[in-house]
Amino acid sequence: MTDASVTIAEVVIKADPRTRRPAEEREAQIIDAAFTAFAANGLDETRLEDIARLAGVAKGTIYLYFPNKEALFREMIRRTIVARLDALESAPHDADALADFNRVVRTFWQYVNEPQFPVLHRLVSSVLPRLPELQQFFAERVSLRWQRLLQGCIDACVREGVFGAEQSHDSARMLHALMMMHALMRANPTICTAIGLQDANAVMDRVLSFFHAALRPASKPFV
Amino acid sequence: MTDASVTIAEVVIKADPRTRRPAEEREAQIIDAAFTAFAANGLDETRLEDIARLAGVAKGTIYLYFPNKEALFREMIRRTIVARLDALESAPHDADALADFNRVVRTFWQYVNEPQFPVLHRLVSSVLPRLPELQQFFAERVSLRWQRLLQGCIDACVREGVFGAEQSHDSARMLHALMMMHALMRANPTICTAIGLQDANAVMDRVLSFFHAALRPASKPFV
DNA sequence: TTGCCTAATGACTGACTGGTCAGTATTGTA
DNA sequence: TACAATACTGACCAGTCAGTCATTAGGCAA
Repeated sequence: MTDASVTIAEVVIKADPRTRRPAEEREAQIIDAAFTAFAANGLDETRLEDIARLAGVAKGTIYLYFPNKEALFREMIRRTIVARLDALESAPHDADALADFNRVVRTFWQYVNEPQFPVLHRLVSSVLPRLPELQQFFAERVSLRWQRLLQGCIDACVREGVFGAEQSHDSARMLHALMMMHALMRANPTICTAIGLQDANAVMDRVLSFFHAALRPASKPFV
Repeated sequence: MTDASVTIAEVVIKADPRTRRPAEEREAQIIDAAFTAFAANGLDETRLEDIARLAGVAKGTIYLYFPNKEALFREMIRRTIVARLDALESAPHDADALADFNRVVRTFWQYVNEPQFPVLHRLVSSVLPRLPELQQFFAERVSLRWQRLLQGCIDACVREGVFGAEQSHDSARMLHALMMMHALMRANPTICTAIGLQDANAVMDRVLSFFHAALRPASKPFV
């Protein structure tokens, strides 16, 4: 196999390697380096040597914090996802149903448009047959969680008559699918040049506009 | 690293290995075996030994037909996609705009619901950073091609007044995203239990129903 | 039947890398 | 300052596997 590994921007941690650090700080260093390296080359094509160099530690040090490469990978995925989600969880609920819906939609859109998301998505889906428990985690913490959240807001809107009831049973999954795919398209301009080049807000507007059209009550014509 | 390779159903080609075959037949044997093996274990975790055994040839034989593992992978992806698409291309156009739209939608749905599709999708996306030209091929031959095809039918429906014009500019991409995601969900029941267990036609109906709701002309209420 | 051609084979090689561990440097403590 | 505890290092080992090539044997022409 030829060497086709993608060269990663080498931001080697410069701190004196021999200096002791708190365990958490070292772990975070390694996790960050692992994200960068795995993102560039995937699980199998990433050498532990590379991660070590990026983290500014020796290879052996990694084994003081993680039992093996696969465990490091799993932990990197888990923490990166959790960190992203936690960062978004703060905004308070809104009493107005439509405003609350908009808040959740915006938050989800922000989540899937962070640069980490498409990387995580690709990494997770590429190792699904090997790490099914990771898929489980991803499904629970991301897909299903957001779908439930969206469904709740949509139901509230239906109760208030903002959305028509005809399509509401499937609508959360539809909106979820639309936003996810559009975010992935934006991250992969090759797949869809039309979307890849556009501003995130503009894309969001078009998705939402389509969604509102589908859920507009039968009586009210779409404006 | 522990051995976490997925065991693949071993349907070893039984023909006398020493018997000479036409070059094309041998190539096809190897491509088929490669699909099975790569589908089960991905590019890196698949051993050329495994492919050779599945194909009923020796490892060295593979190198008579393909220069290296990566080239075999690329060629396997390319041929499998082309074969699927060619098989679907036969149905004739329909004069009625809505009927033609339905034909194209059904064909695309059939394509993404064949068992090969999610496998190809996963394999391609997992090696994107390494094989960008493969992404290009996938985008051209699959994503953009279908989106253009769908857009054409939708435009015709708009001209005939079957669909309202308000959402039509983005609608092909929306429908494409919805069908693709739903097909992938069906293939990955963990991600979405609600869809994973359902009949393909039932899922298609729900997606189409949502799509029609979004595109219903403002004057006609949704039924 | 003989003998050539070459498809096919599979043992072998050499590079690579995940994981180990004996040794070293640093820090805290008495 | 001496010592203990331990974070850290990196050379090393053992296993793996892509790719090679000397050898084997099937097919075919004469």
